[in-house]
Amino acid sequence: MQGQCGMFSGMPELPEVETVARDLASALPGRCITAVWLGKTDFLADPAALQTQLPGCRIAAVRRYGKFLLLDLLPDNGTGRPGTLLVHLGMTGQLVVQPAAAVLPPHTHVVLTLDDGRQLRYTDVRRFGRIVLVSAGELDVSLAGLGPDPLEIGQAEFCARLGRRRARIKALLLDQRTLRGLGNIYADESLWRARIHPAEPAAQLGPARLKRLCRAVRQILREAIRWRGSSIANYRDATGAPGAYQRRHRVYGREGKPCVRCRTKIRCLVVAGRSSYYCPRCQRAPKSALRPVRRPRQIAH
DNA sequence: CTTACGGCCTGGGTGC
DNA sequence: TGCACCCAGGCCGTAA
Repeated sequence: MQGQCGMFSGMPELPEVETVARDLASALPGRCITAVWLGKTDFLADPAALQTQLPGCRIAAVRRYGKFLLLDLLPDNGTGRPGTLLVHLGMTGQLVVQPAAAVLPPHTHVVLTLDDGRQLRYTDVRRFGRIVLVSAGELDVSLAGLGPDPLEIGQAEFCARLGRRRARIKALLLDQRTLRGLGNIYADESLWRARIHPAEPAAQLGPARLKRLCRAVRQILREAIRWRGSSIANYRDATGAPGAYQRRHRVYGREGKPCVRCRTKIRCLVVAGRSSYYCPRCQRAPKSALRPVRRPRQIAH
């Protein structure tokens, strides 16, 4: 099972989406959408709705919710309905503001022309992203089920949500129902900082290590936001520029390289179906964590 | 109910 | 030069 990790690419997670949201929040509010152009539409829930309902809408605000970008829209001339454009960048999605005259990059599938001569463009090689227009009343339903934002909760709630779970800690960090916004990169970086093995059951951590993990998650996310996210392959901010946090990764994508704390070679193993990079010395695994979970057999009588 | 896992979507990069 | 395969994250179905 070990060393079986293949290519790593890295997707937009909380820090990347936060960076894009901040960029868009300084560029879009007040702008009106004047035209919509669509390329491939198989990743759109309702292409016709975008085509008919977006023109005439004014962008009121841009927010991040977990890994989602939320563009709040207000009708500008009576033809549009108040709502929110929900954008998930998937693995390779990019949302960039460009002058309308700029060359359209390949794999651009949604172009919203704005009333200032610029365009908001969605480019996505894999089309694993999603764009959905929801009415004001539907927004809560669309976002229901996502856990709290790790930057908005304290240690108490963090421990309460994780402390009694038997699943592996890495699986829980990746589960958007537990916490919203973490992905593979920042889960691994957080576990390394907190010196916790990715395959350890959460319930086994205890309060002290859970608090350490909570603190690590917050520190890692804040640091990554400060460096404008990680660009490994596709991620770009809303101006088209890459982030810089990939240069500060301590474990992610560093298999075989020395741990910056203890010089032990970083290893990779599959946990929760994802490549998980960790230091085998700093992040010791209890033997129980590496064996497949078994249940007591039913005794026939 | 909780957890684990396999499959599906797509296509660039990799390795043969 | 070609080409089969791997893998990413979210989601869903299934099994224990």
